[in-house]
Amino acid sequence: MTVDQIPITRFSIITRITPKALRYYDQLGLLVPAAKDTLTGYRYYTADQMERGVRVKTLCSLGISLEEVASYLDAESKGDRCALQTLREKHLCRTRSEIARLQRIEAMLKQNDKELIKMALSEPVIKDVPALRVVSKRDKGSYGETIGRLIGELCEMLFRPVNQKNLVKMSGPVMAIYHDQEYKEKDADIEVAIPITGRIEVDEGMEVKDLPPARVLAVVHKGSYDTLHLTYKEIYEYMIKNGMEFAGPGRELYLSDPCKTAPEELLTEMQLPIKESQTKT
Amino acid sequence: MTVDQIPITRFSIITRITPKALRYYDQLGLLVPAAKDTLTGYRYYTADQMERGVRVKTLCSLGISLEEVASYLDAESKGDRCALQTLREKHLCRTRSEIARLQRIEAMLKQNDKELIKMALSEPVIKDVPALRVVSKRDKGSYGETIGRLIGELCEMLFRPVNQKNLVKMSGPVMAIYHDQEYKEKDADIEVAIPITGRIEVDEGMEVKDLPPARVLAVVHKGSYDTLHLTYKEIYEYMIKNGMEFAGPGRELYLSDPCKTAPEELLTEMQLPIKESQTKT
DNA sequence: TCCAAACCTTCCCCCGCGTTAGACTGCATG
DNA sequence: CATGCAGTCTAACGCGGGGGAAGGTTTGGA
Repeated sequence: MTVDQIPITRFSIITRITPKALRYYDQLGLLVPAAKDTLTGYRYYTADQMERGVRVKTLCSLGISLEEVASYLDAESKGDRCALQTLREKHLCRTRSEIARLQRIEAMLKQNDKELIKMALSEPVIKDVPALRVVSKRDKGSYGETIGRLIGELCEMLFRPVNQKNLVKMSGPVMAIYHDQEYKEKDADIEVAIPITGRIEVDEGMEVKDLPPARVLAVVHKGSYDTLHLTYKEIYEYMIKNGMEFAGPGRELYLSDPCKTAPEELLTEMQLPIKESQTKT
Repeated sequence: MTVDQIPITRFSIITRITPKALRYYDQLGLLVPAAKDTLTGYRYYTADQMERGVRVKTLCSLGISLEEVASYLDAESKGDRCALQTLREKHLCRTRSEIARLQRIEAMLKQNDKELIKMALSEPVIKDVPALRVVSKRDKGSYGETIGRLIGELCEMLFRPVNQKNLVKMSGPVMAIYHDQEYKEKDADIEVAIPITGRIEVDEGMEVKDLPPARVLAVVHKGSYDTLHLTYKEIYEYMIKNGMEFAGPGRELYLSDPCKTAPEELLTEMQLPIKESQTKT
């Protein structure tokens, strides 16, 4: 065995990467064998490549995508400490949020063990919401991420010195308005609106406007945002049973602060516009 | 809108399941619309199906596979509490082990933040291991799971009254022998062997035999099993540099008890048989 | 009557390979 | 020298859980 002519199965044993994975990495350009017999197509690795091999394996087993592994190793070879730091932090962040998600699931499963999930909710009521002066921003993206981002952007703007000086204040809970005609998960068309008072200076992409008054069917959901769909079903069931009809995009009002409240105590009001013809109870 | 003629987009809004997913569930037979217009192919759902819809959504968002969701709902409709319990526990177990895995990753990422992973290991040494009388069981499967299972089976057998009475004792650490000629992850051919003394009665599939003596290149790895491949690279690198050659399946000796030892303190000895011709240092 | 919205099916795409299938090479043995 | 078999190759399809686009039909409202 020549030192620099390591065939694929041997290299697979050394690095503990399967031959199939090695071929795949070759194809991706992530770990290309030092030599490739042009006649037979046989791959030959060198002792030097073992280092890169184990690095790939290590990073992969941390759950980093191959694409990011490539850029990580790239940064490493360039000695770009800053990029390395960024990539590590990004992945640490992802890992943590995934842990948090799974822990929420674990909690639900344990609770579920005793009894099926129960969420307290008020009975649906019909009410007329008045016109509201709001500042809003509308964007497309995935549900949770987009709402969080838009809220962040709006709040940042509200608390700027220029707006604070003008006595701009939030006059109601943050709300999200869903503009899609169907339910989407990835590319949802979402508007986040915050009721305000005062003269405000806004950024591009934001808008100050009056939300029109509307007759809505409203219900308050208590519990994690992960269980909102349970209440959606209840409210629509109620709507159908009582022969009402949709009349526009639905809103969610976030009555609690998710940073300060335990998930199972979070309050969210859901408002679905219905046709005016419906009698008010 | 008839109560029992809910078209797909409306049903998607009610249940918060995308139309695409609803069609997919229809195809799978998981959530089949109550009516399907034979002419147009339009799907129509009923109010009754909203319940099943939200159950599917809830279970999915807990990370349960669609196949299991189907059997869960099946058991639910049959009132089979036992099966429900089993499925919930299975998923809780999976979720917990996934959390544990991610937490290990988190710990490594944090540690990695200060300095690259360091694992203490002894210098590779050549030694002659004597013949060993062992009880062993060989099976195929994925790496970690198979070893754990085989160890469990062997230990259970060792601690049976009949064997305890015969003064059967473990005379060395548990070891795993890798029989594959290449590195595999899923269908690896693994033998777990425990050195013993005493007259033993074994189950079918287990074997009492003498492992032949061998000259091996050995190294002790300190750290989590997740980082074993780093040391494998080191030992093979040493082997190649010193012109040695493989001569048989490698062994791992588990010197610490993973239940009692912190992952970063675990000791594992790796032994790779080399050709006898190699001089002993 | 016409147009837009709603709905359908079918096909390709994602990741990180595993899994055949079919063909070739290289080495040891009879 | 033929044979066998271990090692290697490429190419194509599959998984899960749908997303996205293309291209066609139907429906409902003005």
